[in-house]
Amino acid sequence: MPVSSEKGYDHQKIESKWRKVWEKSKLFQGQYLQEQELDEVNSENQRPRSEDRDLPFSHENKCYILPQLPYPSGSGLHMGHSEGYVACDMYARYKRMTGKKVLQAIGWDAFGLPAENYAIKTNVHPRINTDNAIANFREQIKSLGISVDWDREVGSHNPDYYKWTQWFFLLMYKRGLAYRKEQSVNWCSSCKTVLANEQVVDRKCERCDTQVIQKNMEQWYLKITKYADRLSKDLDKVDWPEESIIRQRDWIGRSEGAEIKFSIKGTSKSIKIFGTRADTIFGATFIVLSPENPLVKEITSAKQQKEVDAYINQSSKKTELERIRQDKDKTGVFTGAYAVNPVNNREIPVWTADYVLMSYGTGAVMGVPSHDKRDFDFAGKFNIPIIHVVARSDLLPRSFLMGADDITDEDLKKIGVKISARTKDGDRKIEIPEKSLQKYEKLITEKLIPGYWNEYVGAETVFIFKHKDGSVQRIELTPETEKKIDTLASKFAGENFNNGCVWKWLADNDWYKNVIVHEEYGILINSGEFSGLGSIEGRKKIIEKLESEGKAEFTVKYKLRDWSVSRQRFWGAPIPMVYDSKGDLHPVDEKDLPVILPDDVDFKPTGQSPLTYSEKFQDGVEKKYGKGWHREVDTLDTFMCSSWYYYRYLDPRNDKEFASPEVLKRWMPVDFYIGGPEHVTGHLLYSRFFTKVLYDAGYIDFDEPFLFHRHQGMILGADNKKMSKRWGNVINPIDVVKEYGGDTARMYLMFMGPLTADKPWNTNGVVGVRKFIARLYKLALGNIGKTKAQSPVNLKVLLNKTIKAVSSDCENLKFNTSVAKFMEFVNEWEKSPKGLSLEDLEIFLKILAPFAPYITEELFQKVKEARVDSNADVKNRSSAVNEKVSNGSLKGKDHFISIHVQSWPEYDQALVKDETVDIAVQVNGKLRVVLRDHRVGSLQEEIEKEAKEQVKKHLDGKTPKKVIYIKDRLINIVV
RNA sequence: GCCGAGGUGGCGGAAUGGCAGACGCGCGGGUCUCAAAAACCCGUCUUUAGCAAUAAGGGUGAGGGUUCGACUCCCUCCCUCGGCACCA
Repeated sequence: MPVSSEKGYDHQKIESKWRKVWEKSKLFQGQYLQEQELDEVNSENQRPRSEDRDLPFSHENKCYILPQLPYPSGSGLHMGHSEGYVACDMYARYKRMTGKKVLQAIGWDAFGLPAENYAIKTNVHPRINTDNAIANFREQIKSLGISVDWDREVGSHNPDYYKWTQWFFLLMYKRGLAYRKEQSVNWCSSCKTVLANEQVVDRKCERCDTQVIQKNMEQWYLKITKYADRLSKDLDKVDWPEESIIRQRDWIGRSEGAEIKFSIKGTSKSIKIFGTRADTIFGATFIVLSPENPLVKEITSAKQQKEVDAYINQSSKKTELERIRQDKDKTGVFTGAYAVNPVNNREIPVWTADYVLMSYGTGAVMGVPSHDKRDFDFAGKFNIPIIHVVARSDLLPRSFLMGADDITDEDLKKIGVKISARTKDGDRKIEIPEKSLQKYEKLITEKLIPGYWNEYVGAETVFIFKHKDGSVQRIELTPETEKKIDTLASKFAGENFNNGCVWKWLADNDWYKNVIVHEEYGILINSGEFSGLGSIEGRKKIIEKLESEGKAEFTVKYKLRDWSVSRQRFWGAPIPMVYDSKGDLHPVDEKDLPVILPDDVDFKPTGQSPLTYSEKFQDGVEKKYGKGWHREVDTLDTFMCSSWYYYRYLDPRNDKEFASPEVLKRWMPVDFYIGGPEHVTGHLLYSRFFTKVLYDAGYIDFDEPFLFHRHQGMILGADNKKMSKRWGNVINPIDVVKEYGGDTARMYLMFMGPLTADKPWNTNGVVGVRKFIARLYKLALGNIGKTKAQSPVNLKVLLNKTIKAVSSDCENLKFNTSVAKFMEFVNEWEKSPKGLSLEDLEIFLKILAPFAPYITEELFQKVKEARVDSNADVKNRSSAVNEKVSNGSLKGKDHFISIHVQSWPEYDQALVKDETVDIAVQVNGKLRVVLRDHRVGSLQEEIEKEAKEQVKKHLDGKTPKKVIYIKDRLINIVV
């Protein structure tokens, strides 16, 4: 099986050779050192480039490429990550060759729960495990030929890194953005720590899958909510996948609405509700307070006291899960109080129910069952009236004809009334155009059977009662008249009117039910002076009116909550705060950073922070600050470490600043960021928050860190399931690299499909790429021996087309189709007995270089040596390097001309233009014939004549009605 | 329930209004070989007719629409995946 032993192409030998050379010659390094002027080496010597592509540095010319900070887990880099790193690297290599100043770096998100949990299990210090994992990751990254600048490598668990994580915390603290408060938090009883909302997935701990419970605790928070508005709006500034922008916006959950005051009958108290649908206020038939709302206790009547207390008590005991289980089954208790609707003075009952959350809005809502699903369910359960106040703008006044046997369909048709449906009993549902309303009322008045009533629903709901004596009563439905209508209706319908409430009666009619929920773009009905207005306009007018009366104000609310950042764990950056003897908080002085994480800690979880028990940690605190002083013992959420790492890459050894103003200006913001979609509502949000805080504090002059962002898809197992130990379908890139080579692994990862799609791994597919590279190697070696002066025209043309296609694919991250293009070229080349000229071979190697860095370097050096026109110096240097590599004497300062610092080939415009084309001939849009090898730019007459000749039998002797000619592509003859 | 992405051969996928299935895998046949592997060559959406070259028809989740022409644009529905989930 070992393909590596197949004749000719030995990837292990080739790849390990070039890895060594690149590393020793610091091909992709040194930039940082130069920037810091720590190295006197002449940059020409250090980073030799071909021709004059080494453009001076400018902001337009820089390209900061950022692969997502990996979490170095014990099981190593997996295929899913690899795809992101490979894609970044291909882009970086491509950009570098087009003359951009590229910065690509790597680091380690080294703190965190899994390492600590593993440490607990094995009783080995997390630092040891983590450093081992990092060493492993480093090897994996290197084996995939990722061209990062290793001088910039950082690890978040190193004091010179977390010093600045702590600095960021202090910056937040000084700016009033870090604070402590007690509130209900997500608690994982297995990890024994608090979790951020973002770390709770499906109500479970994202790390260990334990059900998360709610617990009241005092915790550190960052006031990210202060930035909610900007975080939401500034998403306009970035080029991210649209769906991710939407997802982050939804997470922030900005919604515009109003706070509206409802006074409480018989008291001077009032309830402030928050709602986005003030337009539906005429439909409010109850108020709901969250059980946690303190107002509940104040307003509850003596009679309801016991019941309400019991309910509050019961709901406080409910876990989050129990509340969810009752999703469909609403619970609640009447408080005995009534609120007064400020728009129509309607008195409506005040309830308390746990479907209203205290943590959002004001902890109180107005219940509008006609236009809100939850209110509808609640009203249904507790028999609360339902008033329809928004109608779809396209629906005419409607009615339902009963007791109207004397009215024929003809009668209705005559006055323009449309029958939209019939019930089983033959009753008719009708639509009444506005202009027919009067005629319709007349018809009803005349022909309705005495003892029946009819109601129609339009801008207002109108009831027409025909008494047994033939007299007619017309009543519009308003809060004032509804009682009267109820009375009449029960008199008329008797037992049939068993709801005893006209609103309920209306809602039970099914066409009414269908429009009961949200209808944003509807027309207000049954809404007094606002009837007839559009929903959005009506909403504005209603709020404005209430505002003028001091009863409402426009408000914006967010779903986003403040970020909980303290963790009762060991393996994280200590929070740089100290408590004095009274328990008051003081920040650690910046010059005393970092607060070192001690190594002498028993990290077994007890629910108390392990640092509580470290003597070393508190050592010297009392001496420095005073008796009774002690350090904060919680550590920071690891997401704080990863919220700013891209700044540290720019200046990783700076011990005065997190990064110098000069390098920040030079490199930021990030031009190209690839990472997983799982970070949209976590890391990406936090990083944007950090950046905005830095901006406000004057450290930077931009307020979005990642201008361009794309997600790599997930690599699934061969069985189409998520790669996981559980399914035994995990593929380790290191195995693939060993067996098939880094070039093959890279190219296959791209070849599998579009970058952003989820794709199953197929080891059989790898073979195809491997064959391609082996074939290329064999072909190229044969070709070099031949040293052709000129490539055959067809190859020359195809080569130029390939350059064009690959260039555009690289710009657009469509690496999958590039790989296909390379294969097509090699297929064609293989068929050509004459082979390629060395010059063209070199060009082909160059465009393949970002994809397959090893094999192209190997072949490029061979071509260089063989090229008759290459200068002796280059040739000598190349051979010298090769020799030094083989005898192991290569030193850092040695250099060679690498393919990876060559300039990207340009294609010849003239050559990519086809001289002949195939023209498709369609008859009635159906393909019939293809005219091969036609001259480019043929006129219609010419083509039409030939086409008609060729498809004669399909024309059936008919004369064409129409001929569509698309130049150089297609002709369609319509008969 | 709501929001988002997607549905194309046996499989991964290509084609963003103009020749559907590029490229690769798999499969079938062949060359080489004592044999096998490797390598290379030919074929491979499907139905019907034909010994065959070939010819005619159908086909991109389903149905409708726009267009000379639709995998591609519009509407309705179905299915899969991801996210959110009492956020008023």
